[in-house]
Amino acid sequence: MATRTDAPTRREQILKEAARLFAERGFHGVGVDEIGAAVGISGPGLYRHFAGKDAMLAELLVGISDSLLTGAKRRLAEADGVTGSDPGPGAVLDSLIEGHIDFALDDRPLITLHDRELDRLRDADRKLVRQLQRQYVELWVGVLREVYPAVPEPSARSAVHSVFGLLNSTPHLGRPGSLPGRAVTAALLHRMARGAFAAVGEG
Amino acid sequence: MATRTDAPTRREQILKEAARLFAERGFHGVGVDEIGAAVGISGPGLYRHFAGKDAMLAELLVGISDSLLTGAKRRLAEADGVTGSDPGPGAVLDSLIEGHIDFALDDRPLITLHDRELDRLRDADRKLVRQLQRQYVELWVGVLREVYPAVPEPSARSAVHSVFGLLNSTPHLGRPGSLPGRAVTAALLHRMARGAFAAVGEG
DNA sequence: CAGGGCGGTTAGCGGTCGTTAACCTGAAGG
DNA sequence: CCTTCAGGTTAACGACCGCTAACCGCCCTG
Repeated sequence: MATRTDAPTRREQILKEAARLFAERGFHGVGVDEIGAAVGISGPGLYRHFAGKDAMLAELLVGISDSLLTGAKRRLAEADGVTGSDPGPGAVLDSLIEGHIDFALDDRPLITLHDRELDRLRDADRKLVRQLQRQYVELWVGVLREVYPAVPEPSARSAVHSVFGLLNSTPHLGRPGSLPGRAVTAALLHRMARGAFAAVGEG
Repeated sequence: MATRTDAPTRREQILKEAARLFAERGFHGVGVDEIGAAVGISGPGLYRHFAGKDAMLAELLVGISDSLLTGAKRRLAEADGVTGSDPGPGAVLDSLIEGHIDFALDDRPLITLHDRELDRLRDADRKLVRQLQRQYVELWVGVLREVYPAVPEPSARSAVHSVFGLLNSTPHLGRPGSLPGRAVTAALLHRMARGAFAAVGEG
């Protein structure tokens, strides 16, 4: 449970650069030599750390999905855990939105990969990722229907997917420097997400 | 201005299948033999219709961007053109949203390609596509700021990009059959888009 | 100080890919 | 009836890619 704030291990360097390159040019558009060059070693040296190119993508996608789900579960538990002072479902929804926005703003390449290169995985890995993604969606759907009980489940699920589309649009918002500031962007996205959900709930 | 309701020409068949395959497996993940097989000819026969694989992608992406922009301009002109009975900026915004939703629901592969494979284009084509996309965005921004004049331009632009993310999420909403019906989905997306914009405007 | 293994290197193999070359066929036109 | 040509075919080439093989040096440890 330590290892953070340490210098990044070589595996982590590789994963980070691979994520960036995959997001920029697509999984098939990046050669192993380029990934190696991005971390200062060249080509086949990567195979001391990963079984192959596929394994890097698999670890990235499983990691993203797992991290999103774990974070959401934690936020849900924190909300339910505070005995006595129930924050209300609206606050839980806000917390989920906030967590997703943090992820979308801080790990743009991963967000990009997450819904783009899933089909390049081996069957077992793809099933795992899809299962994690589905759990994440269902968790949001549950919270959303606590806030807006009148919304039928299929609509809620569609709404959640659409809001993910909205929040995951950060890669299109220009380079990290051209934004009006991270906090401002986060607040804007948050309000839009709530507004989109509200429009569903008040139907 | 005829040619529609005719049998699709071979070029059109190829473009349609290529779009589907590119969207499913990525530009680099599809071989020319597969594209050929999808239209009943095999491999190099495609070169009787296109200069190369890149040319197919270019024609697809330019076509999408141009079609989106042209449709939006037409809707804007229709609104401004009705002398006397100005429909109001809100109705124009609704019309833009409706047009984009139609596109997202009817041409899912193209929507997918549109923000995914842009970097695979030659410089000249990429610049053209980006220019068309930019015009499309600015057109939306203008209309949005008529509806919500208090929204500063950078926020409006971010909001437009985010709503595109929302509307373009249709590929994630399950296969075309599993949806609650096209009209229902379209209405849901429309309300969410308006809700998201309203949340920005009422800030 | 011997040795072992971690983390690199370069060379090269097998397969695939985009593209070209050369050839063929069936239908239209004078 | 001969020609032309659009629209196919198969063969093959050169480039590239993922991956393995073989080798090597450095550091750690007994």
